[in-house]
Amino acid sequence: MQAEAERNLAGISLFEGLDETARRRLEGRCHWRRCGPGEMVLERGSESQEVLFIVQGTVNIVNFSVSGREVAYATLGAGESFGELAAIDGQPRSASVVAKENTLLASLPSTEFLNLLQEQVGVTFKVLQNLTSMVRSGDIRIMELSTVAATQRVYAEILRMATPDTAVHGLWVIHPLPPLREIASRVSTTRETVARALGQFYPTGLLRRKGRSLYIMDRAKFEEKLAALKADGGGHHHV
Amino acid sequence: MQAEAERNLAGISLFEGLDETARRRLEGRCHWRRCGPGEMVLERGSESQEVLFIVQGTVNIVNFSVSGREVAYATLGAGESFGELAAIDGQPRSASVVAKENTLLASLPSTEFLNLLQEQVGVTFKVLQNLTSMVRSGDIRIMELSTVAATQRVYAEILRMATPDTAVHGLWVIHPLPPLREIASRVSTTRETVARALGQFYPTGLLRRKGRSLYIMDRAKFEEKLAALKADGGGHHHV
DNA sequence: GCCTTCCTGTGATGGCCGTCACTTCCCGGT
DNA sequence: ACCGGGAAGTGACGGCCATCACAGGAAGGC
Repeated sequence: MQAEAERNLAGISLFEGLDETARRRLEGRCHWRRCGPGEMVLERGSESQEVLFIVQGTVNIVNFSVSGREVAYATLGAGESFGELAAIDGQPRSASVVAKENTLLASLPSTEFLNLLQEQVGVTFKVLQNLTSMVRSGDIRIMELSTVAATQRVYAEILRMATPDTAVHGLWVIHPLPPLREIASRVSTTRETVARALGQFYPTGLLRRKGRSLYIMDRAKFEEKLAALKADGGGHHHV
Repeated sequence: MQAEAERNLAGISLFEGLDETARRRLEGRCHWRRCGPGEMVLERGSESQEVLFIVQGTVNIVNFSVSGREVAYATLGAGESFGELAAIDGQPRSASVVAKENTLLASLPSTEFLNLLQEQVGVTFKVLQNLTSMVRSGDIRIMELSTVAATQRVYAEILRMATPDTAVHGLWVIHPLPPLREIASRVSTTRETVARALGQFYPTGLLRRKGRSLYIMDRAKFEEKLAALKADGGGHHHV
């Protein structure tokens, strides 16, 4: 049995506006579930409709093609929720969810979730905002897939993943750097293409790898170089 | 000046559950606007936040890449709404909207829209469902772009556009068939690729074109053939 | 320590399809 | 009927990148 202290929804951002008693009540309605790394939490196409909350840990929202290729939609961490789609429209799950680490989940039956929406406008509004941001990021991704070449998508993702170093100006870091296969699945390409894209930059010194860290030595120069590359590659001359 | 009779929101699906008086009140808060074919209703990146309702006509939700390539997200007709994203999160418009035909629009300021959401749970729930279905179709599109080759995407789109003939079993029709460029922009490829994809099927007699109509003579056989094609193309042997 | 397993880098190959370039077709206007 | 503009079909060409293959590296278990 888990320690009772862990089983609370205080950290879930959807419930930020709720008072103590309402939250306690919800905690009572949840089922609790622990998942190990690599374990599948939810499977695309299944008929369940609960909404899930990540109390602790991280999960990946993904999908697999018939040929086994993996497409990643998002990575969610503690405090975030998923599974609202099925609860709202009653359709089968649109994607699969896989735990990345040891993860503690709370799951709320869809009926309870829908009741909550009726009673708590604040929660409803948060849900609206979450859905909105999903639509927006999906649209951006579609745009990228439609108009940006694979190699460039890799660079774009690298920039999205990086966080600025607190000390050195212009230095950005990705840590820990996930396996290249994971980056590949986020921008819909292959591990090899990601490796080649990064490899192309190591000689310039603008990109440097040390263990599980990737350093962008000077973000401004890096982006500059990217623009130059794009200009070369984009121009299609016919002799 | 427009005939007053046209200026009503009775046909807007978002407002189906509203009583007469509430609807009338909204009609008073709306601005009305008429757009001709090809006219831009909303531009990506602009800061406006009204929500728009299509009283009459059709619009395309699209985006343009720097190189001028057009990516279509959806086509909306009378009774449907758009522009909720900006109203909900206050961010700039995520896409542009272009009128396809002569179109009559009602636009409601975001503050009025947000008030409405507070007061009318029914409307809120409809919005939730709309957003949900946007997320779902976006996810499907991402999956298709990531794992399905351009030619196959064309066939998939053809099947989605077709409606069954009432008389002949197995006969499906697309009418009116839009310009191939438009189909291309929906599946993120080029006019030429669409033409070639269709052209490949004309000799077999399974696909037939007459003026602005495209006939799928036998949908079952057509899908069968598709599966066969896919199997051939997908297998990559290295001898 | 050693062995297993996963991750990484890189070469070779070939197919898909985006781009250009033209011709032909269709349709609406006058 | 004529003309003009957009749409459709089709050939040629070549770049990008997915796929296969294999070698070296890092990490963890016992």
